Amino acid sequence: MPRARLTPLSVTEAGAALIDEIGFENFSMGLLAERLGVKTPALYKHITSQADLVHRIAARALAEFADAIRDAIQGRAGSDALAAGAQAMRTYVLEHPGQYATADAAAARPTGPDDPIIPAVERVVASWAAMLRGYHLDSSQEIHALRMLRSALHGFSTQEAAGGFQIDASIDDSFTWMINFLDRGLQDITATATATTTTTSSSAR
Amino acid sequence: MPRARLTPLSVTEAGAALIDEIGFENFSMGLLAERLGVKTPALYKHITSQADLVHRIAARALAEFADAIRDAIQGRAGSDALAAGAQAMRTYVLEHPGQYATADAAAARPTGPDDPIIPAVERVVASWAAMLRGYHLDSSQEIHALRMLRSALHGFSTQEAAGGFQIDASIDDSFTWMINFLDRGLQDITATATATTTTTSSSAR
DNA sequence: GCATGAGGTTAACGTCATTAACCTCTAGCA
DNA sequence: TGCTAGAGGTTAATGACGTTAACCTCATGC
Repeated sequence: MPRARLTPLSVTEAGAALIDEIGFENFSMGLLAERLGVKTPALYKHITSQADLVHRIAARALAEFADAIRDAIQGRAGSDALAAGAQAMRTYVLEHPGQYATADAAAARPTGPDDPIIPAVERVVASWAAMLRGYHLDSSQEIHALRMLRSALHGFSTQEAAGGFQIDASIDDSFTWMINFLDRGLQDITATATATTTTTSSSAR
Repeated sequence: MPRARLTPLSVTEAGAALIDEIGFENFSMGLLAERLGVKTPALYKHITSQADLVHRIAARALAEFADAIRDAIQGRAGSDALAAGAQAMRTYVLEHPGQYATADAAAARPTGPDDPIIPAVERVVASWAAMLRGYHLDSSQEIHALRMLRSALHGFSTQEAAGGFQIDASIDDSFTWMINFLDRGLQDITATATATTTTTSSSAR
């Protein structure tokens, strides 16, 4: 009987795939072991606990997610960047619902200051922030715009993945509608701000 | 030793309170039984399973949530209604994070056509729809606006409750900023739509 | 070749949810 | 008033988990 040659990485990857297939709440060590053709305790030679495994899956997912957003925004600006980044996020969540849920749950509570989850989250935020820079918002508004964006995109993707939208209207249409809405609103802020600035005086800072 | 005089309702209510305190993922039959001064199996005289209990908690939560939104919007219109409804939702989620999570998880999958969760969800949607009516949107846009609103509010509340926002900027400010943003955008849609209609001709539908 | 340890296995334990078997108040009726 | 049935508890037992301990066995480096 040949050895399975498992490694922490291969276990994590198999876990990530499985969690996407069966969902975060149905995931179990037994199922993963079975999937890998091994008995449950064998997994503990490569990871220290289920919590550890889930955390690794989350870190991996978050890194991939950050890459996807970065790549989508790369080379685009303004409305284009927003649309591409948003679509990339939605696609990721739809294709990896289990991993996204895992990442979402883990992102809120890093295990320590050297948790790889932290830089991954920062990369995601940095991408959104870079994208927003194309709208030339007042720096005091940036954080609010960022939070709104995350809220809207997270909320939409999450509800769509959970089947929370009824099917009587196109979800694709709703998504692009929302993105257009956000885009127009962001442009308006800039427009009115510059208008005001131009009209009154010019104190950028 | 006096009897505990439990009922399905009292068990559900105690469960709802407990799930808010310790969180959805930490909830267990044993803890609830202990809280009620009873052994675990006693609970099964009043509910059929943990899934049943969770479902009851979700239904109860969703009904309360629907009431809160309705009451907040009641008697207000336009921006006021939006702000009040949104604030009511955020408050509910912050005060009942466990129940909201439970409701959210259950809302996607009703157990049958007579599931009390269904009318409760409909009531929530109806409230938001009523609120949106104040913006006189084109009927084809209503569903998109509704989904956007749910996404943004759900995403924001959920992330705030999970501690997903850093503390370096006021979350309150971000929330009202977001609401203002949404309000302005919705007003603009109406404005441009009527402007177009007035300018060109008057062909509604 | 051979020993040693990485990487499996089986066995056993504690915690859950759940069910079965049993007990005991208490309400309702003769 | 006293009896009885069943509502509403209890303890004990079962099976699915996660996890750990004890053990076994390749396969690799000397």
